[in-house]
Amino acid sequence: MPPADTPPSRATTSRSRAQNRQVMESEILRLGREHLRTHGAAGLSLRAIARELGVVSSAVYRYVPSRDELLTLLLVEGYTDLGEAVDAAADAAEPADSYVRILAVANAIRSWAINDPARWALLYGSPVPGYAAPADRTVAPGTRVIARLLAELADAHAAGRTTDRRTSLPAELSTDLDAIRTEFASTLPDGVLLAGTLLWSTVIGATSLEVFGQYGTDTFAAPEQLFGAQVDAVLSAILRRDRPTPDPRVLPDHAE
Amino acid sequence: MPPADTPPSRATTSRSRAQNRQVMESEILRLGREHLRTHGAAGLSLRAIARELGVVSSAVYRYVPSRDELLTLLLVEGYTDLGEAVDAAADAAEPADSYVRILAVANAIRSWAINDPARWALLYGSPVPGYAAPADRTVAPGTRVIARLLAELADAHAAGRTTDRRTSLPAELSTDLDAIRTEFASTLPDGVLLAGTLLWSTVIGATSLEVFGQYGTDTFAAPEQLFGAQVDAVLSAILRRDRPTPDPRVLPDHAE
DNA sequence: TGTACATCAGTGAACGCGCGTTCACTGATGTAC
DNA sequence: TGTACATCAGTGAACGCGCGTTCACTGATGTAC
Repeated sequence: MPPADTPPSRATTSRSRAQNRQVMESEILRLGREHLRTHGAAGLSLRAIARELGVVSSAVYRYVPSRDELLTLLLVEGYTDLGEAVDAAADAAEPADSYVRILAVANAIRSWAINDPARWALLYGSPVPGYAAPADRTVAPGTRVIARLLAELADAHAAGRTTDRRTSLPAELSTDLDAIRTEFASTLPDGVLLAGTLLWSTVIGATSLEVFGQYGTDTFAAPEQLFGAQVDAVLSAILRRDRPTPDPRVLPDHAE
Repeated sequence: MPPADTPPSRATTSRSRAQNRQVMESEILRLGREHLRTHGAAGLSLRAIARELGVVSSAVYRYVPSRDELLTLLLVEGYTDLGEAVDAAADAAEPADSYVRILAVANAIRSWAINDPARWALLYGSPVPGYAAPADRTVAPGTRVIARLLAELADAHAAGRTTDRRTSLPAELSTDLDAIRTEFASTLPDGVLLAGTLLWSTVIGATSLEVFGQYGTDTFAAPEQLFGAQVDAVLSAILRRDRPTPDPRVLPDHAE
């Protein structure tokens, strides 16, 4: 009912409440992230957050309707952050070189995960028992990274960089790939699309193995090189490298 | 102090206690597995197990010294079960065909994970906050599967089946691969060993993506085909298929 | 500019539930002689 | 074969802690006139 042109004189005081709200909400998210790090998603607790916020436990309900809702907010925020990191890395890479761009995407994913293992666990680790993410709010941000990856592959394909050996896949698999094409508005042929999913599996797997501690604490001195070499191995099977890049077999960390 | 030759007449009664112990211990593990499925590792609770066991909560302490210890038991049991499933699948496959054998290993891993997502999460998902697996008891069973994979690759290499294009890797990575060679008593050259780690990442990644629900509920009609095709794509880059197998590009599920 | 009212933030108590772990204990099972 | 003792399984109470969520409330901030 109140029109948008509220007098600016009042805006100062009026912002006080709205501003406080913003501060509180972002503080809750920040503490939520911190809590995730120390106690995991299953241990995320509104009471604990209230405590650290210096406020009585019921007060947080003014800002967040329930624990599960907070989990959803953190999930969406996580996907968005990761998506932004990936986009930034890709955008910063040499536009004409799909190979380098995709490597940059992969490295950005790994870097993000290593900087924030708890959130990586939330996004790509074991599901939280008893919590079901609301599809209508998490699917879009959750598919952003793979969407970007497929977009980069599409660019490469359009530029004639893909080695499109026509493999004939079983009909069932072809149909499933159609579902992906529809979901991501892609026109990539089976072979390239399959390679895209392979790349995706590899990146997720290699990252999770490292971040979740499967490599032991001192097995690898330079895990980013192992990661790079694995991604490179997959990439070199699908992308032709036209321009002569001097020994790009294993590239240093490109993320951020 | 009592000699091993205890009279068999007493053995019957003597077994009563020992037998009961065995029953209780395996019941606790069984309920633990069930609990894992419904509440996740973070929610594993001795009290809940006692309840389902029809016994007072302190009674389980006669069998299991602590919650963390139970977690360790479940972890070791899980690794062992998976290892046995993988070994069985590999042993059952055509001995002369490394390609098929390794595919069987990969499929066995996926099948095991799909049959028991909660345990897969325990083994390869997010680490349990506040719990540190005791290395001296978990490392050996935990490396059993990758060890078998490397052994199969070694067989393939010995049979001259590997396409060993000599790639020169950066020195640091080479050193890290040496650490793997030492740990698994392997003599595989850099290229093949790197391919082995790539295969490992891919299998773990593809399995986790599927089992942890990242594919959505109805995206894929035949996820085992996608999995098979991905593994096949990695494999075909390292293994030569000597004998003419009719279109083995994508093989049906070989596990169990 | 000033007053009356509505909105909102935060309080404190409560409900009803969960957990791991310890401890002194009873009564049954197993063992040594 | 029978008795005395040791071992063990399970009890029940307790300690001290955690959690999500609701509710009636006070007092401050913001709004309409």
